[in-house]
Amino acid sequence: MGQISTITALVNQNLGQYENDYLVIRDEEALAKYVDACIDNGEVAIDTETTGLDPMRDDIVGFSLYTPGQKAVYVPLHHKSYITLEEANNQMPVEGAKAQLQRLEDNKVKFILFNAKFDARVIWHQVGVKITPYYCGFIASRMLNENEPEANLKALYKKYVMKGEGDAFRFDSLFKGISFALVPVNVGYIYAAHDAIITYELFKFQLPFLTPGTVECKEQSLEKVSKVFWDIEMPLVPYVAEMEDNGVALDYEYAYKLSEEYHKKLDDKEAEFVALTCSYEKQIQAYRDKQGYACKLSEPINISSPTQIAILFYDIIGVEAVDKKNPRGTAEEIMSKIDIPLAKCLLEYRGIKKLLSTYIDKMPNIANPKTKRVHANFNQNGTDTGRFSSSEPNMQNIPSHNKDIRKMFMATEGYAMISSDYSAQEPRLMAHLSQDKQMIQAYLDGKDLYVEIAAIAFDTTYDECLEFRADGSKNPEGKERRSIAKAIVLGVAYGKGIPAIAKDLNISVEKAQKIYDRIMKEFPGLKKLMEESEKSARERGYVETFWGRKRRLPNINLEPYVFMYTDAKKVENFDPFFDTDMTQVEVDPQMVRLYTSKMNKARGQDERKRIIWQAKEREGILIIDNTGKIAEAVRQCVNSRVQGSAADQTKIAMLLIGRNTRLRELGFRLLLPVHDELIGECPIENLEEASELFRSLMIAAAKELSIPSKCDIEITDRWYGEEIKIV
DNA sequence: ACGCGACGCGCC
DNA sequence: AAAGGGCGCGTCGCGT
Repeated sequence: MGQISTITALVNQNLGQYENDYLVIRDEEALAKYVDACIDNGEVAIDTETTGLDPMRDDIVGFSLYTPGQKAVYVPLHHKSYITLEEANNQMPVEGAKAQLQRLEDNKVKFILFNAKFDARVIWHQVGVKITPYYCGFIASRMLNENEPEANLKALYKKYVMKGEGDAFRFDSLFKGISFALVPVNVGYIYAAHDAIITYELFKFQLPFLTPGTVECKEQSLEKVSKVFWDIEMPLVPYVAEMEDNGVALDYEYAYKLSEEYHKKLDDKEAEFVALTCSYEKQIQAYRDKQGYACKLSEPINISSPTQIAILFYDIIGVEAVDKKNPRGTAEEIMSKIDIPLAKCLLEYRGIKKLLSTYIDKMPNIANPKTKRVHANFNQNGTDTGRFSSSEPNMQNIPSHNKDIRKMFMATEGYAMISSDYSAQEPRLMAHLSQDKQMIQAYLDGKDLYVEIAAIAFDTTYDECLEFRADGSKNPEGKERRSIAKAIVLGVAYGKGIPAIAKDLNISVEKAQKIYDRIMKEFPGLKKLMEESEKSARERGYVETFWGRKRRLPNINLEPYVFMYTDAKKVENFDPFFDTDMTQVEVDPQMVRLYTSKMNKARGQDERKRIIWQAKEREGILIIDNTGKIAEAVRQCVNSRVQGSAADQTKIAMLLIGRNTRLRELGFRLLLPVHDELIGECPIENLEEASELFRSLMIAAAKELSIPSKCDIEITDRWYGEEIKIV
């Protein structure tokens, strides 16, 4: 508690100059007057202060408002005395705040926020008003530059509004670890109210870039980006908030049963591991004796430590290195090639442990005890391509291979779960983006694209590339042809190299290369897509999705090698009084040529490293090798367009679903977005109509494409559960 | 004690 | 010779 008085002193000392710039509003009458001004202006920036980051479980402490022409105000709701921990006196009654925030909403005042979904949910749960965010500075920032290193309010404000001059007073570090509720109002209000101002000023800075017709928007070609922002991202916010509020019902009993079962499995596996190590007991003891004090092997051996496993396997047992690049690796790919019982046992142990800690034991812990549901975060702009990310918990990586785990999540009593996934969403989009006639035609004819490609690549018939013959008998060759074609097409989409594709398929590089060449020749659109995407990235610095979302790939234009002097002695005519920064001295062009050529000829990482080391030792030249980064950017060119377009499509579907009043009447609600799949639930009596409407809206999301979308629907009692038939 | 990167691995 | 794109999270082991 002593910290509070320290903070008070510090804030007064540093922020005292601002004390008259901000007001505290403690009664409804004063708030109503402020709201009048907001209504006149038609816009207001708003920021909440809370005791934590969970809008359902943490409390609102207060909120700030700012509208141009007025001072920013702070409205305290739930501050506590840091001495008695009792609710402090003289704060705004929640009912008053509710009435006035509702007035803002009813008068269609534009709410300007940063992290809009969070504040909107806090205000909904803790004050009881559903505000409609007009603008979210965070989303805007992600749309304007997904590579922004620090996409948080204070950093963006400092960088773009203050242009790096001065300091946007940062007191987050000051308040860190202390609940804002315990900070006295007369200390906290300056900090809080200031946030509303910077939220507004950042909005003012960003707005022109997202407003078609302005110089800023035009110069940076942001017309389409602004469309994605205003027509997809911003309207989606309330529906994502709603989805998080919905959460998914957790079957606690089932989860506990599963936990018990898997803990037993884990114990058994550990016992097995210990038993298996016993046969190496003598060697282990010898190793311990030899290493003595410095022995890194714990007692007993830590099965979870890669370091110790490496010692056990490579030093003690003497397993031969499987992977040249990583001779002491303990990854799955490596261990599965080591043919001893201990390796198999370790992998099984890891598998069980991962399931337990990440999923089985995690879910009952993270679920909201009041709702008995898991309310994950869905970050609408969590990825650089436009996809959602999910956290606390991540609902997008729940094992699907192991059906036990997903079954923890069930439909609400009286409801059924409906999942709808786009079939071959990314390949369809790739076909559209490429505008390849044959690919498009295959889809229009209702054919399987991979089979079609396989037939052409292997110069055979469509039927000969199917898993089953017309008479129902198996055709393993056909199945293999299809999987090879599929792996290569997907490889293209991900920028995967031919050798890696060959490795996956367990075929020779030559064979993979031949098929690849054939596919590129027969489907010229695919080749054109790759070339055009790369060209666009090089010329403009970015690629775009079908709907116009940008992915900036600045690294594609890096110099492959950058040369710098590191050692003054090696620089001819180096004048320490003149050339204060040696790294700025241009490296002898002859050296540049020599080493560029050496690097280009190098085979393998080791040789490149050796050349870099050589240049440093012999010539005092530092070589920065950017070829890896350039190659990465090249791979991202096609992938970003395909993955990003798919993300846009799924988001548009979510919008159509959220806006559909009939679906709402039927009691349907969205629960999860899993990239190419949406999962919702609906009262059992409305299943038939709701599921059909759900599917049709997902398909309608991409009606502008050359290829119709296709969705597969599943109706179950729980995630991956028993199918429910519509009666 | 905590923060951070690397690794490993779950999903699409 | 040959690095597949996009995530979040648990763990270890190093650094502060």
